[in-house]
Amino acid sequence: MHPKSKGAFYITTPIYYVNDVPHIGHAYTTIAADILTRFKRLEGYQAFFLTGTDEHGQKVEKAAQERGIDPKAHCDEMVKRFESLWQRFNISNNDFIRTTEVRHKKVVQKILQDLYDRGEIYQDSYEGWYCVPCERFWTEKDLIEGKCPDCLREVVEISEKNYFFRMSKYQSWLIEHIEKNDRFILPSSRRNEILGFLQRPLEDLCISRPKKRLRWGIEIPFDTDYVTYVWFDALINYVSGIGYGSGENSFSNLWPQAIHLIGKDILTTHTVYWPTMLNGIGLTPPKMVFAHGWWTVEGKKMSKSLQNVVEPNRLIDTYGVDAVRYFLMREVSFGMDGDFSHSAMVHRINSDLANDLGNLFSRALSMVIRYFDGNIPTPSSLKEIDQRLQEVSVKVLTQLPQQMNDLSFNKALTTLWEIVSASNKYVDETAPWSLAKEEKDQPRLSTVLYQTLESLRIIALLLAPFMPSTAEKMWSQLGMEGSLWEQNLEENVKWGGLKPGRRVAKPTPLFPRIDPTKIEKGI
RNA sequence: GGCGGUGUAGCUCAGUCGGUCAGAGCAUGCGGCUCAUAUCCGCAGUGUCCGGGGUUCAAAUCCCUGCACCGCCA
Repeated sequence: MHPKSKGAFYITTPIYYVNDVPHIGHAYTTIAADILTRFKRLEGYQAFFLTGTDEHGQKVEKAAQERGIDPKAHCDEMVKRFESLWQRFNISNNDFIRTTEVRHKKVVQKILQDLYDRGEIYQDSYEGWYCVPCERFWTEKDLIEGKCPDCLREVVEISEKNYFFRMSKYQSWLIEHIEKNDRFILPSSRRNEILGFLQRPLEDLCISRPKKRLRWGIEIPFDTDYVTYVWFDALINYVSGIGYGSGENSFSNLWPQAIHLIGKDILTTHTVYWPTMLNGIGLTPPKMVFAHGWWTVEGKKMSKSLQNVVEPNRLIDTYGVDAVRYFLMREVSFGMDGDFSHSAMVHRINSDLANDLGNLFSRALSMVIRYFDGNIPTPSSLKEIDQRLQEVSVKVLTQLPQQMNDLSFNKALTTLWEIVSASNKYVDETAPWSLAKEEKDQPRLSTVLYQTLESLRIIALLLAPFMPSTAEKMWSQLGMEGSLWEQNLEENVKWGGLKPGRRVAKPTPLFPRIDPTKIEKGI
């Protein structure tokens, strides 16, 4: 733990289904989690970030079968697509959990056995209709014209013995928990939805699948004819991934601070199944479950049939990692649906990144090189206008932490950009190019450029969670020593951290402007 | 069908407790600067706050109602 740690933080993404092709939605959740984690670390928290893959279930079994290989071998291959994408996106996860790992299976089985021993799991027969592609049971009245209400494909009638978790008995406890904790489910519209859902009787949860139907899963420890239902298996990653049951302190430190970031499509599993499961094994629910929205593409829903699935690797190739990270966080407020379009992307890059931030950086460094031979000047006495610039940073710093706690990433970026705008305006109003013409104005010129560079240093620090490599680049070109990541927001954001006398680098454009017409053709 | 939500500038949206709340950004137009990636800065707009009714000294805000759209559940 960091010597000055303010405490623990535990941030997760869902574990992604290994058969999926990674798309913008996966990237979105993971980038958001990364940004929150990096921000918390800069604030001095010990923040642990877990992501991973969900590898069991019928679709994986079937895909492996079709390829004529072992399911595990299939997974080993598929999981690389996620791992390499996260590497490209500069994702700073502390661990990566796979549900096929021994450490995970052991925890799932331990939990199953524990619940079974205490009568929380019982056997019963189940009759219903089963949709093979969706791997879901439906009751008679769920069906739409005799077909799966989800995918409208044929269902088969099945009657079989299965194991059930007594989820229903936790219903009133769960309602009370949600009502007492208004930040447990966010945004609040999702909280309302779940409270509405819970007004109807909650049923027990079927947590087994007979091996005759599905072999690729975690074997039920007390009945080897069955494997575990994939959701029951998958949700447990959040505790198996930080050593539940190992007796280590890290688990008990981290778990109470858990924040799950999820897409709105998996709200029920995370806010109904999962908390009741946790209660069943004597653990508290996660501190927060935040459901974000979905991305449409050029106004249309993403789908394979429309062939408009946005491939994150291709986005990185076209726009660069940090620009994509920025766009996804800046364009829509977390929790709302958003639309991805190339014109919006190019627009954000050109106006926010190239014109506002990049150009500010460029003009500031250029003047230091031109007027001071690249040496950071020593400021002299401050005028009111210089003070006002400082005050903007102070104000931003008081607002950012709260906005980040609320996962209002777009607000945080808007707030941060107030320093960018104020700095551009400051340069304009102080007109250093005019000061440079008169020898007597040298002290004033020194102050003005120092103030501008110092604003940029603070911008770099606060921007780091969002755009890590851009921030590092700014940091080193500003002549700062040491790693940006060893900074602490409380101490190092204070005005005056920039060292006079150190040399700045010749600026290279942080974000080259993009010709919109080229993108239209190229994509 | 039940529950919840949304409707504000050309676009995307912010508007907390009813009282400088008619706002921001982008887009558009005009002007200024020349350090900078043709970038930056300033100024200027345009509004049936979805329609109708009500409460109030006062409503974008609260209540009723109609319409449209969205989400969850069925």
